[in-house]
Amino acid sequence: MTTKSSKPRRAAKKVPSPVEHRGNRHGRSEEARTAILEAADNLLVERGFAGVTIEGIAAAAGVAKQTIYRWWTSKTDVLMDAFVEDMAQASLPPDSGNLETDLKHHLVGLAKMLAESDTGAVFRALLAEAQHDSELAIRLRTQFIEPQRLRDLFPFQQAVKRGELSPEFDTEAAVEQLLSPIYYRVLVSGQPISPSYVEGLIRRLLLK
Amino acid sequence: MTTKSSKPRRAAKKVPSPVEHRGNRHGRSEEARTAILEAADNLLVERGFAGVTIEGIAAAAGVAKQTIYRWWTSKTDVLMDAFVEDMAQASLPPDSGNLETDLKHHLVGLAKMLAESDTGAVFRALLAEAQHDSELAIRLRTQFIEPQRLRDLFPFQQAVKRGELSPEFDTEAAVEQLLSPIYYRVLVSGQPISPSYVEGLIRRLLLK
Amino acid sequence: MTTKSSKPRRAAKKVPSPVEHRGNRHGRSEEARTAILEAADNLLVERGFAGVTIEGIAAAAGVAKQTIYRWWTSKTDVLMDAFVEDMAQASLPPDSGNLETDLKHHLVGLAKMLAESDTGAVFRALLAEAQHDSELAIRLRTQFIEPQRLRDLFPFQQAVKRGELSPEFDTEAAVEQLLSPIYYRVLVSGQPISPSYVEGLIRRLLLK
Amino acid sequence: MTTKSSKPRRAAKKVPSPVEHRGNRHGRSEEARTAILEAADNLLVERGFAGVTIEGIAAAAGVAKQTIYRWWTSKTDVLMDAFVEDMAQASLPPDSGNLETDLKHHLVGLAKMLAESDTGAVFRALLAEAQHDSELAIRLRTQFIEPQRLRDLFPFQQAVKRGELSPEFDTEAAVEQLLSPIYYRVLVSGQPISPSYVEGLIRRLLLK
DNA sequence: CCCTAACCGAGACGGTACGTCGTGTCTTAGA
DNA sequence: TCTAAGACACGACGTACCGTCTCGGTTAGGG
Repeated sequence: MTTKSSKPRRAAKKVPSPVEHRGNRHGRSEEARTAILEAADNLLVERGFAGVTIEGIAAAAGVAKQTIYRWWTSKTDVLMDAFVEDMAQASLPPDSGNLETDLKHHLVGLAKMLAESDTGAVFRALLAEAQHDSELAIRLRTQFIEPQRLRDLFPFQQAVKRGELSPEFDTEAAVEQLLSPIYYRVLVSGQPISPSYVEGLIRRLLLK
Repeated sequence: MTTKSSKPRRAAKKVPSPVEHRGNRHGRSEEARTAILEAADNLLVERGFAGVTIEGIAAAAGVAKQTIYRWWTSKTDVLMDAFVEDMAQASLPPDSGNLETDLKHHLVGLAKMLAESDTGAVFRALLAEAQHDSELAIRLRTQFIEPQRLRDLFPFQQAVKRGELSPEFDTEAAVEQLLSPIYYRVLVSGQPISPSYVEGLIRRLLLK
Repeated sequence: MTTKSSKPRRAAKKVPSPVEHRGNRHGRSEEARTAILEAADNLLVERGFAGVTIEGIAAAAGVAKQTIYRWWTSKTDVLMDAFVEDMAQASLPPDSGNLETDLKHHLVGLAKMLAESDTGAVFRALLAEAQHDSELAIRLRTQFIEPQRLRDLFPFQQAVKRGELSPEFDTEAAVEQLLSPIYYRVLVSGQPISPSYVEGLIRRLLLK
Repeated sequence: MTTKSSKPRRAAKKVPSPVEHRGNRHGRSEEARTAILEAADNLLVERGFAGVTIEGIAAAAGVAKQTIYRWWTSKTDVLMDAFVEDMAQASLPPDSGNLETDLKHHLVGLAKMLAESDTGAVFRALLAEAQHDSELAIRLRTQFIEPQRLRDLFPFQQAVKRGELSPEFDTEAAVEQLLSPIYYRVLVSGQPISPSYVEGLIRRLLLK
């Protein structure tokens, strides 16, 4: 596996050399790496998961197959990297001073990302693959699901700090109660997730 | 091998003729059909989704590839049929007279089925595939998810009938609140689903 | 298309019954038999030897595959029968009283049949097949090549009778000398066989 | 097995590189190429034309099917190449100073090759196929039949040079008169071709 | 005057081979 | 040392025919 995943795409070069190069004794080609991740992303969105092949990525990226195999182990591995780079820009939920507002904003954005964006398509494909690839399942949990849960907790933590919620409030349970219906609708039932539906979820959690 | 081979698989016959035959103008061979579905099931459990191939099913079932292609369009199609047959035996939740007891029994059984049984493995594989196969997604919703939701609703409906719950109780929302965490843990977070966790879910729904 | 369709194909009935029927205890269906032979012929001409399949013949003849397998053993077997029926109408060379005239007429006709007619196409296909099917080779020699050689001999025998040739004339050698270049051009070199070329062959044989 | 394996098959290299390699950007694997041609030859002789399949060749040569399809279009194409390599060793007829002797030697050898050798079996199979494959027919004429005719002409040309034959002698016609009965017997009538029969052919041509 | 044997069409079946696609490994030449 | 290029062995794909096997329908002839 590569370690590069934690850095934002293209921002931080791996190669010491400041000069552009195409892969030589100074290290790998950043150009190739970027082209591969972009090609993988695009192919997934354009042709679906089955349409992503190592050969296809190589051709689309103008890269030799071997270059892909040198750095990744499978197409899911490539997609995982692409997804991690996409998610690297994910920011903390807003902190407006009002829990309900913050939650709504955060959850609507998350739902939209999962259900509609290209990044969400990659996530769904990876989660699907993870159902029969336990190593990928672990990576996915470590690199996305757990960090995401931390982000999901943030508004509650701020509310506790502010005194808006009691310190005894079970934030873990609250997050699960809010989040799982969203994943359920995205992954299982396919039902749409409207802002008013999200409001309902929040109201049920907080007022009842 | 799975244990299911010992169970009578033939619950839902597709062939009208009551006579056993080996495939002729009257229709397909029930023998071949059953062997294919069982082989598909077994291969999925033994070798995982990627290990299921049409050639493998054909070989394991002692059947010609063409016989599979004559009746199904893809390996997912075969698995879908196998899953539907497995689920055909699913029965309504119990009706003991006490909502909490019924729910607990039902949900614990469902969680166990989804997370641990062979049938659950097939379901997870199909749901995974459905993430990038919208036709399959529709079939899966029509043939499993919606009927399942009706079964999930049953204890609440009985409780309303009995007067244990007010007629205004939002059963749909309640089902979603109970079920989605279970699917979330099975599909996304991989956390275990203990009976006491299920109890907690029910308590939070009913008492709060 | 074959020319035979206009001619009565049914010359040699296999069924004793004078009544038309569709196959029953009294024997096979003449209708089916004829349709099969015609379909085989047509397919050969239209789609080439590889385009002739038992399934294709059955479909084109509106007949069940089994009906073909009941009476023939292979597609070559069917074609052989079709060819034999086509050749059944072959008549003796003319006997005008002049050897050269008779030979020329006979050979030009034979060359045209072999190289250009549908029947010739069937013959070439069968001879090709006979190169790796010795049983067929024997049938072809017995049912066509030897009878044909007798017809080829006929003009010489008449010439000897008439006194135009001496009784010592080696008719066998003469036939081989005339015929083999024709087969060579048809089968091997693909060169055209013009009437003047045939005349040259005859002149070289008789005058030199 | 054939006896040909003892002969050096590699007469006509297709790969410019003098270095042995196993297939890379410099071109194809000579090893694979040779194994395929030998396997094709052997299968033809052992199992007949119908017994030659691409899958069979690949298995016998220890090669992937795709490697065959990369370089050839069909099994006939492979056999054609195998035949061409076999024939590459064909040498000019002898030039002893006596036409009759040279002809007899040449024709007896040719007849034996066509009728009895493994190479002849390949030739007959190809000629058979060429009856319904005009592209193959052209290749066969260009690569074997015409060069062969030039070799057949050679003894006559030498005899003319020597003054043994008049310059007006029609060598083309003579070759056709000698060769076509040989092909006729090999391909059509199946009669044996004894040395004395060949002598008779020559005598009839030259003395009459 | 039905019974029944022989033939028919239809078409499902277990197979074999087809020709194609993608995999992951390897080797080479060039920068 | 990394890259592009691409040949290779492998394995699965989905298709086309093979030859075999019922099955139900029909049509006389013999009982």
